Amino acid sequence: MVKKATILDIAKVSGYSVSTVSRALNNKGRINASTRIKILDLAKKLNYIPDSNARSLKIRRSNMLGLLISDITNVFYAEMAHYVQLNALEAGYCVIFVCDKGDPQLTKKYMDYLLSRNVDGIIAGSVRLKDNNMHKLFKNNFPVVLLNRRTLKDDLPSVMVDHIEGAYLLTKHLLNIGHRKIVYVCGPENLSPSVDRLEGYKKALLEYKINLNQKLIFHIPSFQRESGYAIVDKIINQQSLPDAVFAVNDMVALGIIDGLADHGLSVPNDIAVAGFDNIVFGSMREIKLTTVSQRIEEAAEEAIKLIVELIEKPENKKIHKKIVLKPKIIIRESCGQLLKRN
Amino acid sequence: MVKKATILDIAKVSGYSVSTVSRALNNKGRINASTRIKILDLAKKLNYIPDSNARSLKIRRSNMLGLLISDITNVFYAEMAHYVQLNALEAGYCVIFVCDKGDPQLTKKYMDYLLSRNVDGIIAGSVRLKDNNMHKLFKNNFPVVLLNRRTLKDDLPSVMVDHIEGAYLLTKHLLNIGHRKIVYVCGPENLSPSVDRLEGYKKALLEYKINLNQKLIFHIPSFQRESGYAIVDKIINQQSLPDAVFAVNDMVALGIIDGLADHGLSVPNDIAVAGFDNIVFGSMREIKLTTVSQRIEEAAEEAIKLIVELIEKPENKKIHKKIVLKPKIIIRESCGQLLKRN
DNA sequence: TTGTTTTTATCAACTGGTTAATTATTCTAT
DNA sequence: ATAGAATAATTAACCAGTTGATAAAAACAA
Repeated sequence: MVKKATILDIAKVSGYSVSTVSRALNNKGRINASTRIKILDLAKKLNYIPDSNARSLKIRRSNMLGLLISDITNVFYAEMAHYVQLNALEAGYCVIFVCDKGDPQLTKKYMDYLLSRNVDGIIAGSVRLKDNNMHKLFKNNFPVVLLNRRTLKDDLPSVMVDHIEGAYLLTKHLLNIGHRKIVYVCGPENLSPSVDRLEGYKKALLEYKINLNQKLIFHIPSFQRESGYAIVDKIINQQSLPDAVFAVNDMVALGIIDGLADHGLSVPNDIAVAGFDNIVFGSMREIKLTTVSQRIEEAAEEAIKLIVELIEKPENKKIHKKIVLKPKIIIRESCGQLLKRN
Repeated sequence: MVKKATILDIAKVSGYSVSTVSRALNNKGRINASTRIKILDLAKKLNYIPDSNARSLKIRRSNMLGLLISDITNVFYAEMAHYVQLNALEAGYCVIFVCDKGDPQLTKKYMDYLLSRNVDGIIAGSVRLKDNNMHKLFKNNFPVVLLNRRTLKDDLPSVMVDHIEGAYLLTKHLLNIGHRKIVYVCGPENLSPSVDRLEGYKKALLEYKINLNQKLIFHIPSFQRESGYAIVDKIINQQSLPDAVFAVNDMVALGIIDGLADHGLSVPNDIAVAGFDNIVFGSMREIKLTTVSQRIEEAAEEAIKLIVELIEKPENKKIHKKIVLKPKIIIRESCGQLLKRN
């Protein structure tokens, strides 16, 4: 860095006015090619680094995005943050991420925080179904893109995998290979992934003409491993063991596998377990978790594209394009093989 | 958001001058308590959100920090980012993270990027031993704190666990419970964790009067799971199997466990495996990895404290306080128990 | 040479705050 | 009542850029 020069410095040294220097640097407006080159050279020589604060103040754009997620230590969100950040950088934006831990008060607090930081848009990966924070923003022409989760009134720009379809495909897979008594472990019910995946589960059962048994649906308070671990007691405390457990996500599935092991039950021999998200640890040999890929890399890319469009093309401010990605089920060994059980 | 009010708006509505409003909001300088309350109320009513660009421009401080890490999808760094972000927020700073993937060119690029974004300081968690980017910055009075890694010339403010001590304690534990032929899987040699942990390993062997066998030291090109998985072939391709493998970090250890399983070797019965970092997945029942905690939560807290001090107390600009945390070894089951083997 | 057009550069206002210097007001003490 | 001190509020400059309006310069035509 040594020492940063300002436009004023360049103006003084070169003899041109500040505005001419600005025009030269941005190559905007009428500028003589030769003076432009002179100024550009000088800028490099003096180590000119534009002051993004001043620039942002004037042009009313910070080139910063906010990323609202619930928990970066959850691998899935870490990956999300990673790809969001990467694509943002590519597009000339930097991202500030905040984790609200699913706490509505924190959501509000961090949302205001992001706004006070003058972000140009917010990518929200942690909305609740009844959340209307983002709606308020969007109504006021503030660029918002939902990533991976939706709200009840489904009228915001969003990018996500088809959760219903993913859960449907996965449940169908479980049914296909012979499982019948399938538990669904449902996450917090105020979050769309929980209910959408439940819907996919139901859809598959219906198709197989299996009556929905409410006793096979278990509820847990978070998407975390601990919740999965804790629910195992209740799952196995029935007349007969279920054939399979479809956990709302991979972290929970891992917790369940742990819990089952503590009860001397092995996966998939005693019971099958599947998850959702395709986090990297699911591929471990000791786990080999069957799951559904959210294709978060593509999702992040689309989300950035979308929000940049909202920011940079005000004429599109009101569109609420919905991008739905096809889920992909990843079959590993945690659910056993065809006819193994029956 | 509805609509943001500016200080000018508040001034107009309240009848006070802009500067009075500013004073009231910041509670700085002489302000009548009652007018202050009036203004604060009005500010809330009008939905005043300070414009950080304008503020930063004026006070020459962005209240933004850069966090340079190698890979956020590595759980350890995700946790680091999380706690850094949390503590930063607490201290009034927001953080922009960038991942350089260990590529020096990217490091430079992102460093410049952070500077052009006017960050007030950089927390560097991805320096290489011979890196001198950060030294250049620090010499120019730019606040820099190294986190978790050091450079060769050890003269920058830094916060990290005592890697040597951690590896020493862990290796001693392995020796204590009877392992003798202990492999060390060393990460990239241009990174301090690799060499420091090697040193701790050596120190413990020396104490136990065991000759250092270079053939037991294996080198891998990254800290990632894949590298651990790939090196297993070579590790087990010797006259006799080693008693234990001490992997440079947990991710690599997980890869090694996978690799061993692929060769029909079970942990810890056939071979013990230990790691370093104490990532959350190490605690899984299927893994139960013995490891060393880096106490990243505390480290992040200290790092923020330190950099904030550098930023806010210019008189301390030249100190290079080094904070060294005591490592804590986490004994689980991946290394077996006392005398199991001998 | 003078007038017109086109190109190039400058002026000055503006972005939304902060703050030193200054002025206005209130309070005390004589 | 009034000077002097203490407190409260205002003025105006400043941060580092951008940009519309305008002036200066160059190019061209009659």
